[in-house]
Formats: sequence, C-alpha cells, structure tokens
Amino acid sequence: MSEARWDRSRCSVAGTLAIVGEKWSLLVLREAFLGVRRFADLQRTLGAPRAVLTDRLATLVDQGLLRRVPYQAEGERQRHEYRLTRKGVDLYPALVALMEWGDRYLAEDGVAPLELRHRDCGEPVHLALVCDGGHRLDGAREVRPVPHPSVRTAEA
Amino acid sequence: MSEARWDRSRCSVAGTLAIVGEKWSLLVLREAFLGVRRFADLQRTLGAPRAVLTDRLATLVDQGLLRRVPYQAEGERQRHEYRLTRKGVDLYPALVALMEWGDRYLAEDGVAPLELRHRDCGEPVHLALVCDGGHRLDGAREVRPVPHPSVRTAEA
DNA sequence: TCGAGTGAGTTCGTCAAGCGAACCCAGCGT
DNA sequence: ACGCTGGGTTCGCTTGACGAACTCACTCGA
Repeated sequence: MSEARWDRSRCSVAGTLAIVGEKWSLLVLREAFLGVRRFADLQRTLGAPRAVLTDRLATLVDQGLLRRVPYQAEGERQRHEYRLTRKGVDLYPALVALMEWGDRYLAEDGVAPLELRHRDCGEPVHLALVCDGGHRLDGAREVRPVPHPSVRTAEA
Repeated sequence: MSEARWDRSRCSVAGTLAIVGEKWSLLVLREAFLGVRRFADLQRTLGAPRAVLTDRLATLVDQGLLRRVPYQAEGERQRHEYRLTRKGVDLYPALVALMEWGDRYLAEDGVAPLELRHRDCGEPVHLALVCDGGHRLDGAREVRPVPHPSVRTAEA
C-alpha cells in the first residue's frame, strides 16, 4: 500500500474532473467534436436544461476549452458559436477512452454506434498505451505509478 | 453538420458517464488502481462523505466494475474489500487520459504529481491514438467519426 | 412602423443529490 | 461485561439539476 501514499489534493484526475466533471460538460465537448457549435443545436441534441447548458458553456469558455466566436447567419442577428480551443481538443483522448469502454460493455448487439476512422487511410482508430521504449502495453497491470518526489507525503 | 446527425441516445460516452459520471466514482476507481481497497482507506484518502462513498461503491459493484471480496485482518472481524474486475480495469485508459490532460494543463510547475512507467522497461507511459493501418495519429483532427449505419437518424 | 418570430439567456419553484455530523451495529481484545 | 473500530445508516441543510415560463435583442413580413 506504500504506492498509495502521495498527495491526492493535486491529483490531475481530480483537477480535470473539477473542470469537466460536472453533469453535461463532457457531453457538450462530445458534441463539439462532432461539429455542433450553436447553442440551440446543443440544446436540442443534448436535451439538457437551458440554464445548465448556459452554465456549462460559460465555465468551459472561461476555463479555456471553448471560445465564443461571433457569427452571423443571413437574416439573423449576430450570435456566438462555441468552438474548441487547443486545450479543449486535447481532451479528445478522454472522450475516446470513455467511448471505447462503452462500446465494449454497453453496446447492445456488440455494435458500436459511432466508429472512428483515420482520415487519411480510413482504418479504425483506437487508443493504445505505449511507452517511450516503444512497447505497447496491454493494460493497467503493466504500469507502475510513481509519485513525483516533490509530492510524496511523509510516511505515517 | 451532417456528421452530427445520429442517435445520441445510445452514445457510448453518455452510457459510460451514466455509470461512472457521478461525483467521486472515477476517483474511487483511481484509488482502486493505486491499490486502495478498504472502505476506511478510501474514505480517508478521498475525503468523500461516507454515505456517498457507500452509494458509489454499491453502484460500482453492481455495475460489475468492482467486486466485494471478504478478508480478515488478524484480530479483526471479517470485512470486505473492493477489487477491480476486468470491466473496471478496462476503464484505465479513461483515467490515464484525464490524468494526462491535467498534467499538461493543471500542473503547477509543469511537473506531474504522478508518473506512469512501464513495469518492464521503466520508461514513461502515455496514451496514443493509433489506427489499424499502423499510423499514429496526432489528435482529433485526423479522425473522422462514422455513425454506424443502423443508428443513423433520418435526415430532417 | 408595427408586430410576430426566433435564438440565447434568465428566473422560478420543485425535486434530487451531495454534504458533515451524529448515530448504530457487529465482532474483536481485554 | 466493556470499550474500540470498521463499515454503514440517518438526519437536516445546502447545492445543483430540472422543466416551464418569462425576457431581451434582433430580424422579417406586412
């Protein structure tokens, strides 16, 4: 259990969840990755309450995962759309990971509702754990977590 | 926007979040990956309210991500500990993804609090997007999402 | 110029979920 | 018999999610 002794308070998982862990946040990002950018479209595809959606968009914007970009459809007044920033795009692997798990364990007929393909070669895409030594790992068992020295807590 | 037209109701991301998206669930799993198995240890390292923790553990158990295993420390009565099942272990990439994002954007001094190393070769481990053609992708832009035919919605 | 329509957002009342503290209960050692 | 301890429940309170109704800014057609 010694491996468990490190400071959780600055854990990156917790930190990330503090930003995108509220209800709907990750689903908003999913839609963003699918190209949905307008409030009304988000509201319709997600079915989230308007007030919640407003709030989630606001926090995603001021956390820098989305940015509001003005646009003007013809015959309409100027509005804003929400676009992924680099910071937002970088959450893609997390969404893919959640999706792959769902595909494996939740898909009804073993058929994934949405498939990801390499834009260049058309082959299916998935996540892999790799190391700098060039090995491809098979799962969590092959990983050893190492707390950074500066954040080890004192042993009891 | 055509790419956005598919049935969200069976989206794997949403499905997965329905299981592990509540507060604390993913953090419980993080602890599990670090080897924490007992209720009291979870409660202490997480700081979650007991009632919530009880509830999260119960749902994780009956969703099959954890299993209760009886154990008996000497001089104590028999108790249960919570261990990851295969289904639970398979969520590892999702946690790693969240962690990597947090390491990149949240780490104070650019120093990740916890490092993952390959147990065999000791090299740092990370997630990568790869395709069956053997290419390593650089991010979401190189991916094309393809709704499975059976779940396309009718065009409006 | 007026009035209806629409996208985006706020407000409101209700209901569910998270919270800390207190309480409970089984089985162990003394 | 008693108290301790790990795991869990109960309780009141606060926070958050919810859907419906309301607002506001702007465009269009009349």
